[in-house]
Amino acid sequence: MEKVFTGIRKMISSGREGESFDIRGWIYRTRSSGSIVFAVMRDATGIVQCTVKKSEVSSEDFEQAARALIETSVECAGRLKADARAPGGYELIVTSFRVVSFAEPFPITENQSEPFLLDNRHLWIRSREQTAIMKIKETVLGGAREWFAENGFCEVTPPILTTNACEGGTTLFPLKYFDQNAYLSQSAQMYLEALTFSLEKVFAVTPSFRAEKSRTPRHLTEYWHLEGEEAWVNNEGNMLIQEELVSHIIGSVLRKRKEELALLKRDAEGLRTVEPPFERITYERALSLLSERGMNIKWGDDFGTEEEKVLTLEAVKPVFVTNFPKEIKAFYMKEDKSDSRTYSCADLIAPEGFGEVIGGSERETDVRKMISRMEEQSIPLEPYRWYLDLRKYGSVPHSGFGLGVERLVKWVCKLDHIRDAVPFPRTPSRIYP
RNA sequence: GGCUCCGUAGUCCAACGGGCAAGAUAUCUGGCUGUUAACCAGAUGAUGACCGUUCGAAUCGGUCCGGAGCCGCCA
Repeated sequence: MEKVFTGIRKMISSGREGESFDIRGWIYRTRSSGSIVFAVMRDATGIVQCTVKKSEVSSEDFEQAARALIETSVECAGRLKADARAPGGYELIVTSFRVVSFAEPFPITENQSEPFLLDNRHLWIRSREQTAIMKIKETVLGGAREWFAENGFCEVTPPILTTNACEGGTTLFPLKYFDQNAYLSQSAQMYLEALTFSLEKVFAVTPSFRAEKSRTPRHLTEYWHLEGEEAWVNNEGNMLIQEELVSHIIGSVLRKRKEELALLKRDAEGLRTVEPPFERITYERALSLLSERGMNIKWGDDFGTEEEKVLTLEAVKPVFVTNFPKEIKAFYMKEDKSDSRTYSCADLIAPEGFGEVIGGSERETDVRKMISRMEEQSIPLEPYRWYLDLRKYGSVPHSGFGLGVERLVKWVCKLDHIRDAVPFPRTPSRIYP
């Protein structure tokens, strides 16, 4: 008969003292003392101390347990026993200890530098912290998909290989596409716009690439982009969607990932207040708030890290900043009806200094306005011919936004650096492992 | 793109107004029947590369390579 293995968490929460269990996993910590070996075992669900006594197992099993280093993979059997001395309150008194594969000395030990850990990222991701972050990220993505599904959005699959040199061609990764020049996508927005003309409300989760040499705690060269696009929705409706979506995601994490948040020492109190509506302030109002606080910033300047930090100093929820001056935003945005110096757009800034998480706007529908802006900024029309076409065949008001998944995870987990929000971070100086 | 800093055992670090490269941890050996990232004793193991200054360079200077932090750009 096939052996049935029990997950460690399930075994412990069963509380069935005296019962025999088979578990399998990896050695997380090990200590030995002559004729007793304590091997703390880890699997995908939890950890438990396995106590291997010389008197309880065969001499061969004992010798293997004594020899096994951290990260050795093991299948073992034993009786569950409550013991205050064991971490977690329970231990397994081992009756059989079978090594699946011995581990060489594990390079990751107590005192480690960031560069070394990043060089060994393929091993570092086994840590409990990294595992907790990945579980939370899974819930962020799952929560988003759940909300989109409940609200009539259709998930679509835009291309990653493109020829559009979006705004600022210098930030794209170029590649050879047979005999043509192509790029890795920086945003699926334009393709999503094309899809709204049939599906009306769409979203996509795709990798996005930025070839900027940005060395900051909130930039990756490859990141996951969650983008939504909605027909018949103006900028205000766009913000309603964003605040509901973000609140739903946070709610899912608070509901399903209490243990992981606790393991990361993330105080969840601030997250609990995240419910619609989020505060909305115009760029102009933000300018005067900043100058009241002694910051020297004038119309047409974009907000930097420091400005975003100051703007959300007292906020507990994310804040929308609307109506940015046209000169600092993209050509495809729609001019604001009440303030023609600005676009109908909004950036969502996370509190506690975590910075911009979403950029969104209502899109321009007037093809002539769009073309004249492109000419002013010397953006070539030819690559965008198909995009301009969208305005010629029954254009409708529409809006959309892009959310940086890792930026959201960074805020939710209160991480120091965005690279921990992704298992294998790509930054200007790292593409290995 | 701009500014700043750092490369010493597998790893984390000390020594740097030039003179025997110290410690911690990991690993190995021995000891220990209840450890809590166990403890005790011993062992193995290192100055990023090249050039220069000097009687003598981890230490001073130059070039290169690698990495980190801050700002800009953004999600």
